[in-house]
Amino acid sequence: MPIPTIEDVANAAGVSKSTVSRVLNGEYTYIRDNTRIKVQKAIADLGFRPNSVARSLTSKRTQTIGVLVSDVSNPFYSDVVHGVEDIAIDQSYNVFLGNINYDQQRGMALIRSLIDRRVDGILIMSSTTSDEWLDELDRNNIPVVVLDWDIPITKGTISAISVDFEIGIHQAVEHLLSLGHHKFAHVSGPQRLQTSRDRMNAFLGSLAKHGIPAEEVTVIESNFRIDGGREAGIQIMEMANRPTAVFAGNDLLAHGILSAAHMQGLSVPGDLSVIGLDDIWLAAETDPPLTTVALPRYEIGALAVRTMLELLNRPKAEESEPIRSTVKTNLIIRKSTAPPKM
Amino acid sequence: MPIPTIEDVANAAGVSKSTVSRVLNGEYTYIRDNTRIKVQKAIADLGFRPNSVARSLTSKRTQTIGVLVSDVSNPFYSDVVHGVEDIAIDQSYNVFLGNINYDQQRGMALIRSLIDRRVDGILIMSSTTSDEWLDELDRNNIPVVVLDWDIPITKGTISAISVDFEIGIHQAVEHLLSLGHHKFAHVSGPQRLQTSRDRMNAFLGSLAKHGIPAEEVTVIESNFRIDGGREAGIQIMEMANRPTAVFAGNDLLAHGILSAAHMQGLSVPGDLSVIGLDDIWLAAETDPPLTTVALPRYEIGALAVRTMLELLNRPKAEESEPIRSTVKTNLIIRKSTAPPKM
DNA sequence: GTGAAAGCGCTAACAT
DNA sequence: ATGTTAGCGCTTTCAC
Repeated sequence: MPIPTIEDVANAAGVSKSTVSRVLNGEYTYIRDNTRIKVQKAIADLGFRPNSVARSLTSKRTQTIGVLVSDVSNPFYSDVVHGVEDIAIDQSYNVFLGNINYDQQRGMALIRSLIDRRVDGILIMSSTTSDEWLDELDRNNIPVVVLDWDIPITKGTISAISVDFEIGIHQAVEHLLSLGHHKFAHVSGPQRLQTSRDRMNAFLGSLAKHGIPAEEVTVIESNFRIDGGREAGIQIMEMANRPTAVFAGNDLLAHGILSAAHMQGLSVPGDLSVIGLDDIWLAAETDPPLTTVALPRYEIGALAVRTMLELLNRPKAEESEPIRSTVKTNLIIRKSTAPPKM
Repeated sequence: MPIPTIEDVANAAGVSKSTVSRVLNGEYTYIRDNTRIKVQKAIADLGFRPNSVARSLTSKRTQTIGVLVSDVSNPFYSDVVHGVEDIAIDQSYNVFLGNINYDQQRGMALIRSLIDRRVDGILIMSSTTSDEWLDELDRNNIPVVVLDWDIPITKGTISAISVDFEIGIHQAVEHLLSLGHHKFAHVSGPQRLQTSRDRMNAFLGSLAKHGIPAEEVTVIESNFRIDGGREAGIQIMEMANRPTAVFAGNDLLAHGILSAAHMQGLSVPGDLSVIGLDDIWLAAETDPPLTTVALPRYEIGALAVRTMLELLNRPKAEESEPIRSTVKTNLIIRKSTAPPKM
């Protein structure tokens, strides 16, 4: 037997399609209990489920949002996507996933195909954005939320989620200070990345507020990878008057530093305190488990969807006023930090 | 100005909608070059793009596939999803992503909503499947490809991708043997998981083929995590007549063993050779970098889509004959294996 | 080769 | 409170 349509339900219940449609959509102008029940029974009997495609064609809404990420294989983005999907489903939206794969053209193609599919909105959770993308989206009147990474937002109507690194890094500094440290190092990611500079500046800025000038802090530029952390760690440990605490730009660097310390026969946190940033799963598994500034990846995705839903649900009047919000970072204290040896 | 429709194009080109539709779809019954060009010009002038929703309503195809995974945050699945998305886009399909979150009910809800959206097919890339899901899919005539994990497939018409662990593990055994090892250990994941048993059996089976009976192999059951590997590693290194080579059920366990060796002052691969399984990114970053049996996660996703497309494109005649295929594992030799000390 | 007309399954005025 | 009538933007016979 063919899949039942709204018409079949109407016939079975002895009412019109409109009436069925109304009970389907929980219409305000209320239906007599009696007929509502008839209709519901017919729906149940036939196992009727409305065809979303047809529904979208008339209603102009697809209950669908597109999520563009640089690359789902990157654990950062996969956590973001997880947050997106959870909240979306919860609000009965479905999500189209697109990997930009760090390719501007592919991003454009993806955006076009999502527009053709009439997604209600698009989330661009990527390390880079392109003005062309935003133009295309704007031209088609698609609401968009971007991850405010190192993105120069030139358009006025773009909503964004941004990350407050300062708050968590500030906690890290206070933690270290309260432990009694006063000689610090920072191992940063590539300085050409805005996020590397943000993390470094937050660290140096916070120390400065506590009377420790940037010049007194050893800064080593590295590559955000374990091997880079290992090298930087060795450098630090070979210093004449070496720092007692080091803040790494991410957890991989921190892990590399831990590994370097093992190699050099230094103990963490006994001889050296180490703090990372991200709170990737590995952070809890290292030896010792890493004290780190957690970056709320899942939350970023969740908030992005919530922002989108707000955008989608608000009255025309307030349209075009972008929503901007911020997620906080916070320090997670594990075992890689302790008071310095005297 | 409103978004142009096929009718606008028809008017602009002075032809009928049917004709426009034909050039849009590259119809066989060919159009006069002249009119085709007129139409194409009108399309370009208006910047017309066909509305996929409308198109799907009539054509009964959405050019969309749904991918259900246990959890995208799990690096295994995010790689699979990456493979899925790449191939899908390449074939101009879009993909709906759904996280089952290890929740049978949620899976059912997802499947229902994907059916309502008339996806052309569904990929279930999850550690578990439910007969109810498959029933629902079957009832709605939706083609499905499952990841043949530890899934008891009771239905006859399900296509599946499976993983050949034996081939890669066999290579690992031969590698170890050729290096001169003859005393082995295996650290396995939880034995209640089919995949743990598969990996162990492949290892023991391969050794047996080479004349080394299972009884001579030390097997420790653990938990697929770094800490589990650390504990198991310590156990192994404290053994009186300790093995010279250990095969770990996954890379995390192997990493833990490496870490245990460091702690015990043993050198890898000097004192102990270690082989992992998975080839997660961490495997290349450990110290030493890990020799491991690579599990082709991306390939699994890619193959799943290809299988689906084959299912979707074949003539009705051959319908209901499931396609089953296999991806191979293979050994990647890095620095954690070497000849045993005499 | 091309056009006219019907219809996909639903929603949304507009009546009643 | 419920039914009637138009579409939504395409594809697809069936004519010519």
